Amino acid sequence: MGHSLLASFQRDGRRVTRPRKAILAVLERTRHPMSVSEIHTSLTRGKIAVDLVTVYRTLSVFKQLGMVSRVEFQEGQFRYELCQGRAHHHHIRCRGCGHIADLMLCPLKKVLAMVERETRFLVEDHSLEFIGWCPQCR
Amino acid sequence: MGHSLLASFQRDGRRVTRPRKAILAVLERTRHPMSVSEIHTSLTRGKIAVDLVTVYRTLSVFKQLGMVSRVEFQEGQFRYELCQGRAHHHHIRCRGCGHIADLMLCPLKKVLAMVERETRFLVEDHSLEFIGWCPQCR
DNA sequence: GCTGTTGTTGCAAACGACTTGCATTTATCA
DNA sequence: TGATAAATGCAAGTCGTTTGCAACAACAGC
Repeated sequence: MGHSLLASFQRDGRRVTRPRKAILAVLERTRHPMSVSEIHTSLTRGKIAVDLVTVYRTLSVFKQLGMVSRVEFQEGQFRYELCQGRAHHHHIRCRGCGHIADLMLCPLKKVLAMVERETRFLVEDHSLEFIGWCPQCR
Repeated sequence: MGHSLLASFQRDGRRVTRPRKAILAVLERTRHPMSVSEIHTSLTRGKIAVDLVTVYRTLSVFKQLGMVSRVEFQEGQFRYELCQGRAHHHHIRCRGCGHIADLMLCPLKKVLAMVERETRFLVEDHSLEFIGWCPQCR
């Protein structure tokens, strides 16, 4: 596990702990953005006792270190996925079964400059999520 | 106030009440998406006593009737703005002061077909919000 | 390896956004 | 004007997330 991720930790004076290793492992073996409670449930099912609060705090640290990105699908909760070398991308989520698929495209590259020109904002981030019906549910 | 909006109400067997008129008025005189508590505070400051719960329920009705659209900026809460004839659009929000500006463009029209082709989802909705720094805060 | 420092954890409790249940009020219509 | 059914207010509950604090455990230095 860990590898370079583990390194980003200690570089920052942070400690490599059992909960952090376990949470990282869960994220590594999942290929869609997970909610905090999904991660916690996964740990529990794997007989790894980690407090829900620790999951929150760990994800917050991961996010600060740029290890995970936070996504939101108008669900009233956040989801997290590992960045680790993956290109910037977006998602689509099914209203029926909740399945989330990656979109390996970001159609916004050209738009950013236009947005900055139009609004005089400095664009730092953007969120783009699609919602629809997957092949099984449509 | 109201006009055609008022009509959408009664058409549906719904009633035009004091809280609903007041909430509609608040939305009409504001030009950015408001959170529920912002709306409630605005009512309270205007000496209009409306329960917070009623604001939630009213916005839910407005949304069902297609009168408002719901936006979210990775804040952990939703915001609402009147649709009333306004074209589909997106927003940009300042990390510093929280100011929200409209973007009168949607660069995704051409992308939707591509997304549907790639994922075989039926795309029903999308959310696209930018986050950055406004001219004053940058 | 032992030990001290200090970052991290677990637990309890708080918080904020949002929802639900229910008795009371009130818009609407005959 | 009165009946009725929708809407409101209030209290309480849910759910996601955060905070306070004492106990714990990495890990650096001995």
